[in-house]
Amino acid sequence: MTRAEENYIKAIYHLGGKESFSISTNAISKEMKTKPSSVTDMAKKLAEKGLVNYIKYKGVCLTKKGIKTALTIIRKHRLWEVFLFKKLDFSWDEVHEVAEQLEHIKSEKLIDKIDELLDFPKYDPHGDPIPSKNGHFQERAKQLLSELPIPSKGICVGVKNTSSAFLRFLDKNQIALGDAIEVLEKEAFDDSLYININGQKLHVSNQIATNLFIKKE
Amino acid sequence: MTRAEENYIKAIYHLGGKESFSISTNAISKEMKTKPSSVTDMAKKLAEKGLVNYIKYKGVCLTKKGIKTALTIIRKHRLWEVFLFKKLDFSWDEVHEVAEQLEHIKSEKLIDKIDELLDFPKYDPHGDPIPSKNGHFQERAKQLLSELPIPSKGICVGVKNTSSAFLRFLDKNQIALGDAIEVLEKEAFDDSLYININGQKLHVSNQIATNLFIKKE
DNA sequence: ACTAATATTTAGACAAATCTAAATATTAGT
DNA sequence: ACTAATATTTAGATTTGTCTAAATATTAGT
Repeated sequence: MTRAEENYIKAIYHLGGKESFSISTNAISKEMKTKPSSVTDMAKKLAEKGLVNYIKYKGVCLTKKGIKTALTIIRKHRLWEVFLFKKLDFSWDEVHEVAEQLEHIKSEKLIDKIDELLDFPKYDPHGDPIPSKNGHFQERAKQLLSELPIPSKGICVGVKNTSSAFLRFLDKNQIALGDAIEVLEKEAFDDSLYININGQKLHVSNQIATNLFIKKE
Repeated sequence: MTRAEENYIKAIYHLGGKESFSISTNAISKEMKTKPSSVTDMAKKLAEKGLVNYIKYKGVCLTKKGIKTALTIIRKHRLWEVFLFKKLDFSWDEVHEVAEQLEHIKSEKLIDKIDELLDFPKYDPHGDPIPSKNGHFQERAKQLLSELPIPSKGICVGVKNTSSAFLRFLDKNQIALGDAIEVLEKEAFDDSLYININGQKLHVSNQIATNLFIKKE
């Protein structure tokens, strides 16, 4: 598989194109930052290889083989992220860009050894689950901070938004995955929240609260 | 720089194309396993980018900028080899292939952190020197086993031939870099050598002896 | 159900990196 | 110094992944 093919497969997966749900040419072109006509070409190519089902004007979805391929790439991406974060002291807003390159390295042994070196992590630095060698993973039970009942307690387990700006905001406020969090009160006017995190009181906007995943206690 | 460009630069460097010595189109095509006409095209392209000097029918040599580029790639290649060997238990005949891919990853921070993780190694698993961040390295004083006086003593410090067949032969006979070696006698008929390595007596062919680098004591 | 807006595909082009075959230059042997 | 052998370059083609512009299909609003 070429790098371009792998990137398309990943994009289709992230857009929800597992099973029979169809993803539009337009949606893929937006995700991939290419033109719709380029997507059409690639759709034909991937269909010929048995990685997607493609019906003219109806979009594409991944085949079983395509899903397996996507999970292999995602597994590599997330394991490399953990490696960069845990072993090389990259911050969680720096790992994605480099992992985008590393995920295309072709060596099964390499990624399995990295997995072992990291002691078989289940989640990446953003809280996303890492598929196992044979493509299994389970999404953690989690809710957005904004959707928690008031009052309630939980643990930070993930971020929805992985932009540098957001991740650095969390760093600055010493909010990290694994931290215990307590929702105290909601401000009716703007849906901002008064929370308690690591014993520290904070007032966070709704925009923050809709991008932080919490596992309820 | 594209991957193809990087590979050509590396090939020219390995063929000795530093400074004003010119490397022929043919030699490069052999090294790169491409046709001479492809090399001509690339030579023009690299010349335009200021990485090589190219004179029609006279071959190419690297410019200062080209040498710096080559050393950066070689640094990455060799550091990744050490990483695979030391941290992931790859054997020394497996590291090259994967490092060929990893050397093209674009992230200065990544390679500097790998360097640090490995505690700034000076040599790769085959005994070749690793250029520093600013392109400095020193070749170790070494001789081929076949060229040592008889008798003499030394330390294994490198291999000339890095083929799997040769490296596995060394593994099988428990010969590793760092081992003390003693040359006892040369067989006049076929230039094979009687040696003592790790207290173990061995009889090695001239073909072996011309591919093992020794640092004389 | 018809038309307008939107989405998708087709057709033809381009850049990168390669190739083959033909043309041209260099080199080596006498 | 001439010719034969070898090396190199040029010209034109191919593949991959992209693009633009035009053609066509689908969808949504009335």
